[in-house]
Amino acid sequence: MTSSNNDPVKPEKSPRVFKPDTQKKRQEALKNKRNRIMSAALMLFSKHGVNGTTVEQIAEAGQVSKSNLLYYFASKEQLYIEVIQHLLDVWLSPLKSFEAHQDPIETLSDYIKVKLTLSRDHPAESKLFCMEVVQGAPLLLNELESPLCELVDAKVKVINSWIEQGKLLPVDPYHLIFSIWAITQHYADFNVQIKAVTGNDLNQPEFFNRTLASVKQIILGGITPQQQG
Amino acid sequence: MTSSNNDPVKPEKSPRVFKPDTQKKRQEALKNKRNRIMSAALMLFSKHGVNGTTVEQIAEAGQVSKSNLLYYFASKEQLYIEVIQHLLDVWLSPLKSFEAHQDPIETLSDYIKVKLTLSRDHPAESKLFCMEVVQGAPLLLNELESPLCELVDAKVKVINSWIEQGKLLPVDPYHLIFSIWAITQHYADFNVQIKAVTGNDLNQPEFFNRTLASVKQIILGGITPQQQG
DNA sequence: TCGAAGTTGGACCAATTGGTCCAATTTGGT
DNA sequence: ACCAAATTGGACCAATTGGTCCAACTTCGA
Repeated sequence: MTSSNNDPVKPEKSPRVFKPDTQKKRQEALKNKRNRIMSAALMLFSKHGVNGTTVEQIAEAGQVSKSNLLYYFASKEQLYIEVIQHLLDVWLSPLKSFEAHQDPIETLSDYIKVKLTLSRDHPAESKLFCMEVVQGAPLLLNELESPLCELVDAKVKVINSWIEQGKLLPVDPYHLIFSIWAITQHYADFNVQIKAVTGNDLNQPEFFNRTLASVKQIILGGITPQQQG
Repeated sequence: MTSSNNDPVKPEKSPRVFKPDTQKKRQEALKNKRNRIMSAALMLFSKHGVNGTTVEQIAEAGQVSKSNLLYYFASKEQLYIEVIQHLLDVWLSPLKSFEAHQDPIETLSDYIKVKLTLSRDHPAESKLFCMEVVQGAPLLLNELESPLCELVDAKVKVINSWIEQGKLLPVDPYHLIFSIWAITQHYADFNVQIKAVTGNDLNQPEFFNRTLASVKQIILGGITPQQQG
């Protein structure tokens, strides 16, 4: 109920009484430090895997001492769990922005752009997510499964309604979603390979735009109803 | 030049003189054992990462003693390298079968099928390849880069020639290839997620066929010239 | 200035693990 | 039967590493 014995002093609820705003500032600073550590951990985990990363490396990258890191996080595993949970927030957000009621091509087009932008701006998140799922996602899956299924099922219904209305050529909605995920995430996860082959990178604006256009064309070209002769 | 000192007794070239066919049989058995070990290593590496796998686990899965494993492979790293190198053979083969001169849609269609079949039958290879590339592929990249670039460039030219001949709608060949890779490999690498969402698996023939059809439709639909009214 | 929270470095511990070494045993071709 | 290769189990070692403990130091609000 209260704090279990293996919890270190939880920084966020200090028993001391402070003036409210001061306390707020203090918590803010602590939270920033936590974020810094988690950010460092994310980067290292995504690059070398969990087992390939030591707490000392994380501490160094986060610019804190190993002691201090273990003062914030009870254990490496706990840190990893928090990183993963934070990951989920980032990960599920774009799917939520997938709104119905609009023009399907425009909606899907926006979704592709959002996902590709995420691949560009949050490659570490994408990679860690990828590695987790590839390895069977023992941690992620429990947390991910039910919200993901609900979200996907909702979107599938939307896509099916578009098809029924003739706004979209018949296509399996699940595979359509998987294809969008696969391609957009590929540009983050396999960026090393893509760079090896093309010499380019999503951070180069021209390449980003060309990629976005190509992906849209490939994905949407096959499901866009012919809009005239 | 010859064998360096940290090589254990190389089983394949025994200095003893045997009758040729007997020697052959012997070598065969040894090779089988090597393959068994490498196969076990592949599976474990793809599931838990290199750092998450111990040599004892590999030995157990390969049904040999740890001592014996280290009699065949000088070190865990050496074993890993051999697994990766063997991986490359499997990995580059389908791209080589990508033949020109034929009908583009048929060719691409075949290629998609080959890749998806590979994802079904060799998921461990796909996953390990994925993890390697995601993590930066320090090992793979050197070996992969030049043959991959050559192969891709050759195929890009073929695709461009199809486009010039009007057999294919204009599309960036690189992104087309990436898209095919991304989607087909996704069904192996993210099979856990796909199973969580759909309840299905490429090993179920109906699902495999439905997936293949959907992927073909999505990928090829956008680049197939309109073949009449 | 006081004191608690925050922070650090370092000693230290225990578990894991890659790898060596070796003596003993089994296998299989001759 | 003979012998070398193959195989095993186990003792053993050294390095790594997650984590504890602690004494000292700093920060900062009251």
